[in-house]
Amino acid sequence: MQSQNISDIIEKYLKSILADAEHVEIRRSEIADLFNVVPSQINYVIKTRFTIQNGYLVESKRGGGGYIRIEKVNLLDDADVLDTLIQVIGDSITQRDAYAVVQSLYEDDVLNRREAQLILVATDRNTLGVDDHDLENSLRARIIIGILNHLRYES
Amino acid sequence: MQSQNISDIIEKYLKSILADAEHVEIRRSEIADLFNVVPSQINYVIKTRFTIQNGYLVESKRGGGGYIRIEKVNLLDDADVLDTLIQVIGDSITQRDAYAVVQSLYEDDVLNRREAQLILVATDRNTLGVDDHDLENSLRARIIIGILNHLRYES
DNA sequence: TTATCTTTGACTAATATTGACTTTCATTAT
DNA sequence: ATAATGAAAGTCAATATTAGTCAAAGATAA
Repeated sequence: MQSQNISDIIEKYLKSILADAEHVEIRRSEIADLFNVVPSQINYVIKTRFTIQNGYLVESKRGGGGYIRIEKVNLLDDADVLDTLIQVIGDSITQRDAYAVVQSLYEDDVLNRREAQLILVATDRNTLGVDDHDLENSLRARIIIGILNHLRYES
Repeated sequence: MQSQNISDIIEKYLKSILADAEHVEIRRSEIADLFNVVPSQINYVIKTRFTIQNGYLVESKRGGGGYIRIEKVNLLDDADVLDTLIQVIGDSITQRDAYAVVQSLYEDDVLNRREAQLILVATDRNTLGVDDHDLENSLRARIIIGILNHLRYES
């Protein structure tokens, strides 16, 4: 029933490969052909679903023998990951990116499911309910950063 | 069995599906077509009949392959206690009163220490960082109410 | 009558898809 | 070496495809 759009399907395909392997290396046009989409759609999928907030590193090369390589990274190997995340968030973050950040923290066992849900609810667009978009995104950033700082202090 | 307006019929239709399934996932325009109403009527039905107070969670996505998903959730025993708190909070709450609310939830074992801390951080004056006091208090109210509503059911 | 609930549709917002154009890189030709 | 060529990937804006909001108009109930 779900995943009726091709971007989701391509996302799942790539993630299914990453479930068994350290990284995935593709030729953009091949994947585009495989799913019958235009090549730039692969960029769209990567840009919206394989961000650093999601815990993925992407590198690529153009020209003959070019490729796109996606790697799943463990954000929390480093002691100062929280700092890194705080930097990435900056003073503004969209709901989508916030979801990715919280999801990553959950996957890396920094937060349990309940805590992750609480944070998502607290920073949800509808919860905050402000019409000014910039304000909404900056509030969300402050809340998440506040919590990250608290987690660091705690541990 | 009185007044069978279309909203009631759509409500029954969706609930009949939910009687056999964990959730329903619809395409708004399809349901609208099926019952010969404008699409926004589906929003009206959902907003008036599938609220969290009634034990329904709604999530949706726009764009290609978009959907509306309605899930029936299990309301917990604490639900009415939380309802009362929600009523009391209304649309504005000071940091001091918020502290009292969270404290009592902690004492009643609705929240553990860590969760309570998270909520206090998220609603702290300095975290929110808005000059306008009324805005600050109403944001705090929305965040806490959002969380209380979330605590009313189990995922 | 008056208040509340329902229906409608114009407008808005979010997300996805597409394609024209650009940039980068390796290889081949001069 | 250097230039020309072709084979990749990248960018961006236009368009398409959904769902959301809101307020006015209409219907129903108190």
